[in-house]
Amino acid sequence: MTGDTASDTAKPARKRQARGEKRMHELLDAAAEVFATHGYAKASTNAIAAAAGASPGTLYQFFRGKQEIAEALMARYVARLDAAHGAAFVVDGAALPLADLLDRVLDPIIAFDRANPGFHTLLADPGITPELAQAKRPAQDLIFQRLDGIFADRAPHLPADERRLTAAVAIHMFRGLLPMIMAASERELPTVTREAKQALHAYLAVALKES
Amino acid sequence: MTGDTASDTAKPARKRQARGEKRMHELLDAAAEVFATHGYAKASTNAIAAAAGASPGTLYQFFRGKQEIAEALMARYVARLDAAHGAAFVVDGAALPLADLLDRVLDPIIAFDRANPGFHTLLADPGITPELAQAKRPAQDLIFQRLDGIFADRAPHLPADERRLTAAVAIHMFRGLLPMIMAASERELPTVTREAKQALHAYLAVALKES
DNA sequence: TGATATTACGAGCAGTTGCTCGTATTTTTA
DNA sequence: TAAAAATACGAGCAACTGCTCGTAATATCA
Repeated sequence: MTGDTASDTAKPARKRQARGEKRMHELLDAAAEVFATHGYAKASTNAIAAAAGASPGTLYQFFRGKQEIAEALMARYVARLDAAHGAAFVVDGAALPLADLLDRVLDPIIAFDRANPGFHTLLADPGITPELAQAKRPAQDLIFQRLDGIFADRAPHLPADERRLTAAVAIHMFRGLLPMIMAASERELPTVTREAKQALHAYLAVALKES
Repeated sequence: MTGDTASDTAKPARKRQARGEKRMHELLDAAAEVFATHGYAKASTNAIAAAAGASPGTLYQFFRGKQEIAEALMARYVARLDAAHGAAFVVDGAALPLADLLDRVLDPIIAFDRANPGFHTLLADPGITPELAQAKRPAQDLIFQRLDGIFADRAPHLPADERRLTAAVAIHMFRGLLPMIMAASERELPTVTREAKQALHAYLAVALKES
């Protein structure tokens, strides 16, 4: 039905030259720009190719279709986020004061999101296919798992399902505040950031406390 | 340039028969469905007409274009929201305990959003034109102004700009939590609702308190 | 009853979309 | 070197987009 029944979604794995890898990178850069500007649905593959200085035919030698471009782009974002925050999340979750914990967890994420506006745009875009929504999963799970782990350290008395609810609510709160953070100018950013942290601090203080 | 230079965006105001009003209503119902299913960008006017059991030509006798359909739909949502919540917002904002205030304000909004899933979808859709984004303004301002007014009653000591920041943060928090609320089953809803209110309660308790 | 305005239809237009394919160039392999 | 593979191009296709327009049915008004 979908083409490859034997090897699932695996590609024939043709040999890539250095030139090809570079082209893929350029195409993803262009895709990030076009997706961020027009949204997924209105972004045309021809426009992406043109923005990368390539022809449509070239684009389709590296990607099977529009959806695969977005998936590859999302995968690249996830890899970068993981690299940038792997260290930031490794904190002594139990001992640190809550305010310091929030600083350590949030500051790198805010910096990443502001440096990669396409990431947030693509994550929040509802005009995407279910398959692409699946590709967002790792990005979401990455944050969720680490937050849940930190909460497990800080509040070992909390039942697992309550803990997961707290993590989910905290993440959704932050996602809701992200548009404010993204839209803020460099001058407004400290104020908005402080208020966002205050909101999360207030919630987590009561959600994680004993009894 | 855009046609009517004298009467701005006003339509020639042709006489509508009862039949016509009914058709417009049916077309907006169909549009709500199609927008909610495919998003604004991928929703085709032909599909909207078909979903309403009408021809494309009929659709364009009542609306000048796709954008105007979305604007009219949004206006209808705003009117309904206003009707449903006008009373709910008129509370003695200063005297009521914060938890009760949240109940009175949030419960009707949650009920409305769950009853009209297309509203939330259209509001959150980034694939819309700037003109349509303008049409969302009344819906957002409606909530913001009322919340800001309530806060002014409750915390008269708070400077206006701090109060507006608090209102904006509260709204964004709630918007972030809305996807959880929308996705929750009838069984999960009370738990999710309680947690959302707890989060807002925790934040507002510190943001609105004196000094 | 006409006369006029409103509602209704749907084939089809100009433009765009995602994508293909024949062909040409460049790089690696032998 | 010559053959094979990878990269590159861009005209153009089938499908779809928002939308038009000639025409016909239905309702209101005289």
